[in-house]
Amino acid sequence: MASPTVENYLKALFLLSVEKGEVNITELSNLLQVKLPTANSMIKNLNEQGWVSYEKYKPLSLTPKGKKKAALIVRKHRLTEMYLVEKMGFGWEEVHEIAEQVEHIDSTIFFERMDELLGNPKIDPHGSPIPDKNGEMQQKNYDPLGICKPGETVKLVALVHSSSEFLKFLNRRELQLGAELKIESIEDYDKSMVVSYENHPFETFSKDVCDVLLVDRLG
Amino acid sequence: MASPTVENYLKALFLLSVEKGEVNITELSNLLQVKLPTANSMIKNLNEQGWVSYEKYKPLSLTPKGKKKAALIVRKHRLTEMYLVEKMGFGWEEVHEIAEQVEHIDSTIFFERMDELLGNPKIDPHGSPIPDKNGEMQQKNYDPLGICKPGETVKLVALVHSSSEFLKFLNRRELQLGAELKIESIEDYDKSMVVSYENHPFETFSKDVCDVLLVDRLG
DNA sequence: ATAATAAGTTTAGTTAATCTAACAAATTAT
DNA sequence: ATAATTTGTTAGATTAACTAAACTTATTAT
Repeated sequence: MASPTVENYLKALFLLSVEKGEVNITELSNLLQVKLPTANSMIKNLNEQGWVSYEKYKPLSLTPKGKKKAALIVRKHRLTEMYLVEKMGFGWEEVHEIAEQVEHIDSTIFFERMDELLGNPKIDPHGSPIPDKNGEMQQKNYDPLGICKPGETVKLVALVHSSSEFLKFLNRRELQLGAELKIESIEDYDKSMVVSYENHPFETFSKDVCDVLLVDRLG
Repeated sequence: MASPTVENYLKALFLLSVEKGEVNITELSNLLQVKLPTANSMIKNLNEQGWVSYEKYKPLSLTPKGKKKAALIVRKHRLTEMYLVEKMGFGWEEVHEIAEQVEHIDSTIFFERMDELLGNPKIDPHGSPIPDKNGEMQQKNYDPLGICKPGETVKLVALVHSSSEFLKFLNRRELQLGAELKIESIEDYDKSMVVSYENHPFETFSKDVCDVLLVDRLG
C-alpha cells in the first residue's frame, strides 16, 4: 500500500502530465509544496518502485502502472467531490479540501457505493472527467470561452482550474455549470467579453476569466 | 494538529479507560498492535504534550484536554458509522474499518453536516453513545442479557463490543438493535438462554453471547 | 522471603519524509 | 562563446514512528 505522501506525488504527476505532457521536478515540488531535493529523492524512490520512469536531468513520466494508480486516486477524489455536492449539500467551492483527505481512504466498497448512489457520474462538480474503474479517463477537448466570437451561444461545461477563490467569484455572479451564455461583444482593447445568461444580462468577464471557462459551442 | 498515530493512541486510551478505568501500557500496546517500547516512548511524548498524565511504572490516564480530544475523535468515528449505515446503506458489520480511516479527516463542516443530515443521533449503529460537540459522553448503564431472568421481556439496545464476526453472527439470526426478546428459559448447566423474538421463536444463545448483548428491561 | 514471571524502561538502530547547504548540469541571454 | 541563471543532484541532518535486545522494577507464587 502506497502512503498518502506517495499517492500525492503520483496524483500530482498525473495532473501535471495531463495539462502539460512533460513534467519536471521543480514544477512537481512547487505543486506539492516541498523543497526540490525532497521531490528529487522521492522521485528516485518512485522510479525504483516502478511508478515513474526517470533518468537524471531528464523530464519525468509515469509508468503505465503509475498512471493507472494515479488515475484511480483522481477517481476517488472526484467521486468524493461529486458526492459531497450532490448528497451532502456542499458548495462546489467547499469540496476540494475534504476530498483531498477522503481520496486516501483505502476501501473499495466505500467508493463503489458512492459511485452507485451517484449513478456512475462521468464528471465532477467542476466539469472534470472522473476516470473509470480501470483508470481510463477520456479527456474532452473543450474550447475556452476566450476563443469564441460575438453572437455565439455556448454552454459552460467545465473549468480549467477550480481554486476556491475563482469558484466564489463565479458564485457571486450566479454562474454555474450548464449555464447558456450569449456572447454580446468583445472589447478589442483588453479582450474582455460581455455575455448574457439566465438572470444576468450584460455581465463583463476579463480575458483571464474567459480563458478558464470551458464551453460547448452551440452556434 | 495531532497525527493520525497520536489520534489513535488517544482514542485507544479513551476506550480502555471507559471500560476499565485504569490503563497500563501493555494493554495499550496490544490494542494498537505495536511493541511495548513503541507505546512507552509515545506515552512519554503524549505526557510532554499534555495529553496524558504519567509517572514511571504507574498506570496512565488522559488529562482533561486529552480526554476531550479523544472524545471528539470517537465522535467522528461513531457519526461516520451511523452515516454509512443510514445514508449509504452499509451493514453494521462493514462500517468500522471505513470509520477507522474517516475519523482522522480534519474538517469541522464535514462532520457537522453528517450530524445534521442524521438529525443529531445520540448512538451509533451498535448502540454506543456518540459524544457531543464538547466531547461529553453520557455512558448508559445497560444490563447484559445474561443477568436477566426467565419470563422477562427486554429490548436489545447495545453491544459490549462490535467485532465483525459477532455482528455477522447476529445477522445470521436476524437479530437487530431494538428487537424485543422474551426470555423463555435458562439452561442451568451452561447458563445458555432460550429466547424468542420477531420471526425467531426459541433461539438459543450461549452465555458468552448473552454477556455481550445489552438490554433495556421492559418487565 | 525469595525465586519466577510480568510489566515497564532504556539504548541503539531502522525507515520514510522532510530540510539546508553545497555543488553540477543544462539552458538562456548577451 | 562565455557568463548568468535556472534546474537538478548529492551530502548530511532532523523528526516521527517503529523495532530488537538488554536491562530494571513490580507483582505473584511457592
